[in-house]
Amino acid sequence: MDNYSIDDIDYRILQYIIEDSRLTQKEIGEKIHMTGQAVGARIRRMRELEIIEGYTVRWNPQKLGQNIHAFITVFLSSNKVHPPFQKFAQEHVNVAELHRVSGEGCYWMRVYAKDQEELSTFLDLLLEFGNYRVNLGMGKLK
Amino acid sequence: MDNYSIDDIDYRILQYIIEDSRLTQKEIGEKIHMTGQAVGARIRRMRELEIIEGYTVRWNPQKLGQNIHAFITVFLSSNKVHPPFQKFAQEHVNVAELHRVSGEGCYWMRVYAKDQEELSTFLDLLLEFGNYRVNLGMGKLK
DNA sequence: CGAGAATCCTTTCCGGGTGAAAGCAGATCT
DNA sequence: AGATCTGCTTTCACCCGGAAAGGATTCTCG
Repeated sequence: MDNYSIDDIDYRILQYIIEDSRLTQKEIGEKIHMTGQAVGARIRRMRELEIIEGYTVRWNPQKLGQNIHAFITVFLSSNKVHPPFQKFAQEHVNVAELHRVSGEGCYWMRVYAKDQEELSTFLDLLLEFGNYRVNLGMGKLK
Repeated sequence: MDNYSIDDIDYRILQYIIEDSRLTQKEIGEKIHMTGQAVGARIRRMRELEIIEGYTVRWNPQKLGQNIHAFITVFLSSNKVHPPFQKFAQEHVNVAELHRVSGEGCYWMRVYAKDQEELSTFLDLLLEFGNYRVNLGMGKLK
């Protein structure tokens, strides 16, 4: 693979910025005994290698009225519906994350919705493509 | 709930920083016709309301040698094992995310592992607490 | 209605973080 | 040994972020 080029120092820096990407390079540098500039150069390199893909925030869906957090496994009914399903899921605002997973015609996705009704509406649309199994998130532990 | 205090401008700002949290306040301000300082004040407020929980980074597990991405649903065998299971999952490095989900004794978790062997070792430990269903991620689509 | 308060914006200003450039030290190769 | 490469430190200029002050608009209550 192409994971040859990261060393232990890079890895420690990455842990710090996964935890809090607004730590300054200088602060990280103090933890690992380096100047901020050296840390900055390593971070830049990890971005170029696409180990770091981008910067984002952790946000709270509930505080935005997204009270439903559903983990859905989808079983497509035929091979023909893969393309339209992918398009559907990628464009639908309720779908926060989508993966191809092992198993016949299987996808996994994370869905946020305002309430049960919005989820129902979504599931109705989903039925066009195949069956599904839903698990509702009841609390994040990690 | 307590989602009364976010307006449409806040929401747009949030979309921008979810997409890229390193956009400057000034850049965001230009998009929505505001000064950077005003944007900064709104972001600060969203942090105080804990709508924004923290800053982090999107990273690529594969480039770090984490070639296995598993979605695991866990069915605990008895009520007694909830506490030890939670402790186990929270402390185990392979577990990247953990949620309580609907259903009897159910949890959902995201697990990264270097290879099949590391996953097997993990699953062996998991068996101590109950049964599980594993789906392996084959490609992220969204 | 009108005065005061509250809210939220803009302007101004300072501290300091970021990234570029240059210089240096240690490792590697011939 | 000499050349080269890599990765660190130092220095420096730019500009971002946050605080403070001032102004416009809306809200509140006598």
